Amino acid sequence: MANMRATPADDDQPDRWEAQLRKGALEMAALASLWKGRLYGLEIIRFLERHSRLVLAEGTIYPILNRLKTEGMLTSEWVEAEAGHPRKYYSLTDAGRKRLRLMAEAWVSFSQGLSQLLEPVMDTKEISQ
Amino acid sequence: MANMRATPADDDQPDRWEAQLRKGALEMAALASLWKGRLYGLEIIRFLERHSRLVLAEGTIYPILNRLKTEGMLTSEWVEAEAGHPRKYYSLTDAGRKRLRLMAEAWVSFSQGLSQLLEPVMDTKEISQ
DNA sequence: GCACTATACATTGTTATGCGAGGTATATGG
DNA sequence: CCATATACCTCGCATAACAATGTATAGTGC
Repeated sequence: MANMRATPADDDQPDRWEAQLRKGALEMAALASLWKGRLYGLEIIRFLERHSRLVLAEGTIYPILNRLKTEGMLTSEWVEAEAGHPRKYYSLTDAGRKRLRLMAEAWVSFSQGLSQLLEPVMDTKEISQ
Repeated sequence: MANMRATPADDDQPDRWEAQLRKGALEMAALASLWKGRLYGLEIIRFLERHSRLVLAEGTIYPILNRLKTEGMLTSEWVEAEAGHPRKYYSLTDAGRKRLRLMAEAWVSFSQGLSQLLEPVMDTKEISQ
């Protein structure tokens, strides 16, 4: 019983498009979370939640990590925890760091382009309200 | 392994993830392009190409416009051109303006979150290379 | 040693959507 | 009329996020 969106009329739920907004940036975010050192799956989710506004489901992060690993952007190693299930720690490879730098560059450029586009909108907001 | 991409080695095609990066921002961009006045379909594409870094296909923009129109975010009117095919001009409704302001806000917040995440990466870039 | 709980990794199916490819309508020029 | 240019529209495929669900490991209470 997940979605069940009734009210088609004045449906201004920000969630809908905000979710779309994030698409595609997740891969970059996952790489970025590993910049300072290795983390394991669930830890990455928590890291992103704290250091940005991204909230990923487990069903989201593991496919991303596998994808990135397949592409050689990161490596993984099993590490036994003091208690509970062993953890799979992910680390950036050199290729991963390189890629992340490129992505970061593109992100800045892309984000500046959009900001420029939104400038008139933001201006109006400050004035009119 | 459904990919069939040749050169698996140092394959750093920016296109692949850059395309993903943009996902979800297109709706906002389409609304933003109409902020200063009405435009028709192909004109929106050209506008975004010039005022940001977004390049949309026709098969992308028309579904978006129809979606936004269905949601009451914009209206359309046929206008005969001096020559050639008549044009369908799109204009923002009040709801569209309101939505765009909200989206712009969310965008800024989202983009700041990601920028924060990327700060260490960008720092390294300046220093090491 | 058996339930119960917590932690962690993994997969499957649904849904949304960008976009390439192809199609239609209107007008102009040779 | 046929080629070309402009403009709008639609179908289908591939991709990707994510909810739901399942499995493995280990600690706790009894």
